[in-house]
Amino acid sequence: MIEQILQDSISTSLNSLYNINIEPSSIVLQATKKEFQGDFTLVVFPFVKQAKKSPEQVASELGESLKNSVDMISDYNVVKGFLNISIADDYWIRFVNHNYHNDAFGIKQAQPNDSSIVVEYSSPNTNKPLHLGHIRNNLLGWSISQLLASNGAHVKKVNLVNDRGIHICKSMLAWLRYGNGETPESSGLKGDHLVGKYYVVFDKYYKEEIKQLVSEGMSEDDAKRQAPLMIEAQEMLKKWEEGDSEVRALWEKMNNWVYAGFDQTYQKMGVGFDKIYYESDTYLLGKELVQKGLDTNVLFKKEDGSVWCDLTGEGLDEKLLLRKDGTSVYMTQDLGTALLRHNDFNANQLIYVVGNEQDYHFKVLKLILRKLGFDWSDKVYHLSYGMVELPNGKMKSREGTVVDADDLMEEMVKTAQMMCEEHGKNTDMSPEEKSELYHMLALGALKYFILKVDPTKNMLFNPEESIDFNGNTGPFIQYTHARIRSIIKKGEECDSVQMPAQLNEKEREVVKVLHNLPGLIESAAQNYSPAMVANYAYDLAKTFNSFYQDTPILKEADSNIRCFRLQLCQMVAHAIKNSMNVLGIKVPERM
RNA sequence: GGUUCCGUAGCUCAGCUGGAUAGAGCAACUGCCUUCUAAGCAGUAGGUCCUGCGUUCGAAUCGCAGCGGAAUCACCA
Repeated sequence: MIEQILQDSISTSLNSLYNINIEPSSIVLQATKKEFQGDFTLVVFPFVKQAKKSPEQVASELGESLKNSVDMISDYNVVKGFLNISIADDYWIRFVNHNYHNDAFGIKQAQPNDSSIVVEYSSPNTNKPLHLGHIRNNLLGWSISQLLASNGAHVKKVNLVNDRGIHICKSMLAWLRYGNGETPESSGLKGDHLVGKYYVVFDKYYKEEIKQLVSEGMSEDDAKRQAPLMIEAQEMLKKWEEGDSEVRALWEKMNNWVYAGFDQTYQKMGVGFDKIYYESDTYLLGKELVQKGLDTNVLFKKEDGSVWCDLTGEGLDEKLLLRKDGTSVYMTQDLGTALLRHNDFNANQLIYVVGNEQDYHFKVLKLILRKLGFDWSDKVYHLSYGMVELPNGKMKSREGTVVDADDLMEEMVKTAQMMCEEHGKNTDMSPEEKSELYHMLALGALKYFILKVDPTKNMLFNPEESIDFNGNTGPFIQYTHARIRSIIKKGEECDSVQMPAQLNEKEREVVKVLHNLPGLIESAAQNYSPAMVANYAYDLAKTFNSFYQDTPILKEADSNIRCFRLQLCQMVAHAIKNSMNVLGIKVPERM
C-alpha cells in the first residue's frame, strides 16, 4: 500500500535530514483536504523542534527528499506546516486495473491461524415478541459478526435464549386461566405474539388484584407479593424447577410457539446463529464455580448462608452469587455460561452484544472471573450499545409504547412498495421480483438507519425518517448500486486494454475513496463500529454520483477511457456491495 | 448520593489515534431530465462544537471543574 511506502520514506528522510528517529508505522498521514492540492498530507509541526528549522523549511526539505526517493510521488506543495503530497495518476489507474475484477475487494478472508471470536447477541426472553430494542441488538450483533469476519476472523454467532423464569410462568398461567385453549393456528396469531398477549393479560388481572387488596387496606408492597396470581405463578415456577411433567409440557408447548415466531422474525430480519443456548440447560451452571470460589476463599458466606463476592477493593459493592436458599442468580448463571462458552469454542475473544444498561453487570462479571482465577477473563468483551428512544420518549411495554419488530418491518415493506409504485420504474418485474425488491429496500432503509449511528450512543428512532429514501439512507446507496449495475450490463467486457494516462478530478476522487476501503474495514473492526462502514458506503455512493453526473461512461468515445471508467464502476459496485453486506443489507441489480 | 456514558446547525447524525476555513442528510430556498436510472446532481442559507479554566506551536477531540440529560448501583433476568 502506498501509505506504508510513504511512511517508510518519511522515516528515512527524517533520519537522514535531521537525525530524527521515528517508527514508520507511527507516522500519521491524513487525506488532503479538498481545498488543497494533493492526496496525502503530513503535518510537520511535531518535527520542527528537533529539526531546528521553520515548519515551511522542514516541509519543503522533506517534500524534496520524498519526491526524489519515491517515484509514485508526482508532486508536492507546502502550506504552512502542512506537506501535501500528490500521487501519480499512474498509481491510481493501476490500482483500479488490478482490483476491479476482485468481487471480494476490501474483505479479508480468515486464514486457519487467524483469531476466533464468539459473538453473543439477541438473547430474547420467550414471554413476548421482539421489539425495536431487540432490532438494534440483532442488527448490531449480525453486523459486528460480519465486520469481524470481513476483517479476517473466524466468527461464531451464538444466542442465549432466556426460556425459563417467572416471566414465562406468567404467560403460561394467564393462558391456562383465560386462554380457552387458544393456539397460533386457532387465533391466526404468530406464536410469540400469542404468548405475549397472555403476558399482558396476566399483568392486567394482576394489577386488578393488587388494586383490590390495597382497597382492603393492604400496603402496596404486600399486595404485590400476596396477590393470588403472583403466588400461583411462583408455585408454577417451583413446579417447573421440580420437573413437574404437566408444567413442563405446557412450557415446552408455549415456548415452541414462540420459537416458531422468532424464527420468522429472524428470517425476515436476515439474521441467524451458529449455535443456540437455552437458559433452561445452563441456569444451574455456575454453582460449581461458586463452590470453588468458596474453597479458595475468593468468595465468602454470610451468616444466613448466602454467598457473596467482595468487590469493595475494586471500588464496587459486594455482589450476591447464591441466595440463602442456595439458588443461583443472574450473575451466577453468567459465570457458568461464560465458562461453558470458553470451553465450547476456546475462542480468542468472547463478545457480548448487550445494552449499556448492563455495563455494571459485565464489569462485575469480568472481575469475578478474574478473581476466580480464569486468565481468559480479559477475553470477555461487553459490546455495549445505547438505547433506542422514540420521538415521544422511551419505549415502555407497560404503557404500550413499544414498537413491535414484526409490525415495523411489515409497515416498512408497505411503504417501500408505495414508493416504488410512485416512481413507476420496474413495472415489468414479476410479482416475486417486486416483493423481493420491496423487502430489500425496506430492510435496507431500516438497517441503515439504525446502523449508521455510533453503537455506543443512544439513538432516536423516528419512524418517518427511517423510511426515507433520499439523502443519507440505505435506499440511496442501493439506488447507486442499481444504477452502476445497469451501466455495467450495457457496457462491453474490457479486460486488457491500454489504460489512460491520466485521470480527471472526479475519477481521482472516486479511486481515492475506493482505496480507503481495506483500511476502513480494519479500523471499523477494531472499533466494533458498523457505523463507520455505513458512513463509508454513503461517502462512496455520494462521490460516485458526483462523478456519474458529469462524466460520460458509455458515451465516452475513447475506448480506453471508456474501459477504465467501466472498471471503475465495477469496483465501486463491489465496494458498495461488500460494505453493505457487512451491515447485512442486500443491494439490488435494478430498482 | 456513588459510578459510567452522553452534550456539535431548527431536527437526525459524521468528525478514528489533537492539525489547515467544523462536515453530511432532513426541513427551507434556487437551478439542472430530448443525453448512461432526477430515489440523482450543483448551489444558497443555517454554528457560543453546553460553560469555564488548563495542557499544547495548535483543542470539537486531551485534563480538571461546573451545568444539563441518560443508564446503573436488586436475594429480577
